[in-house]
Amino acid sequence: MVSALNNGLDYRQMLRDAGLRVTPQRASIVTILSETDDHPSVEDLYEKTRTLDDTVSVATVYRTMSVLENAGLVRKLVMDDAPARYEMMPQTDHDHLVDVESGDLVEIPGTEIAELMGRVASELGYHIVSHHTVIRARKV
Amino acid sequence: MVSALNNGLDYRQMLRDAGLRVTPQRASIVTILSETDDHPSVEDLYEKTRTLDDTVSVATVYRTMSVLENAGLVRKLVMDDAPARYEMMPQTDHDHLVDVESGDLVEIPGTEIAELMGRVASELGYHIVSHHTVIRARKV
DNA sequence: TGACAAATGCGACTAATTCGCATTAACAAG
DNA sequence: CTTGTTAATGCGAATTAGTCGCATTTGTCA
Repeated sequence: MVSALNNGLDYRQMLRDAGLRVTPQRASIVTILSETDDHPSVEDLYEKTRTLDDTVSVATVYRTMSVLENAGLVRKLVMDDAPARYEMMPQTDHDHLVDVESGDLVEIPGTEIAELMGRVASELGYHIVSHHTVIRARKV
Repeated sequence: MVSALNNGLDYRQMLRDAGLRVTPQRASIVTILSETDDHPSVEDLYEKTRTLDDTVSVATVYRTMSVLENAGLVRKLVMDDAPARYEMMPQTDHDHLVDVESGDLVEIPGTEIAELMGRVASELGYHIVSHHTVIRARKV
């Protein structure tokens, strides 16, 4: 899922390009987040990152996610009734659906939804900064 | 904005129809929520309701919102970084947009977004239980 | 009217996230 | 390299939205 080129060095470069200081903690956190296929919470990230670098603290994971979100490198998924989850900003845009039975988070491929929102928002004289969509659904 | 018929008695009936006990607290809370044009948080509701009935507690406002949401009478709007807000379940469906400058919550009329989501979800073998969309946007 | 389940107020509690502060370390300039 | 500046870190305390336990009250329905 992750290209062989996306190793630690690339993430370091990615941080630098965004004008962020490259600390070992940030590099570890980003590495873990990039290697993960699901959408981890801060707690998930914290635990996995500790296996790689036991100097990171939860506070730093929170701060790093916040910083990366502002830099547009990471997307935060706000859940209805559970801690937020994160993903690397996807190249292929998509939305998310929560399976109410299992709690699974399913990706909805395609950009239709975002496009429609953009269109509709511009009709009201706005342009979208970000959108937070939670679709709760059940298998048919 | 609120029809003259929607007085306290109607709300009492609405609760009864939903199979819920009609307590004075619930009647007061629903009255306040119905008379409000904006989208109040629990804190807002609590304060306004106290002016009408000083026996209500915050806990009851939380519990009432939860009960009414499950009954499909109220819609909860989950915010990114602020307490949840509520509205009476609208007869004319719409989504919401938060002006990131002012914090204002703007209603987006129309059902296009919900329809698209339903279509897209069914392609994945799901049917939507509920969806909350909050678009964060900036005036052009 | 009485019985019983459900709802309430209160305050204690939980869980997610943020913050203050002293310390450390990244980076740019020399 | 060294160094000065400034941002980032760890820690634990603080904050905040929301929930819970429990004793008491109160709708509802027979």
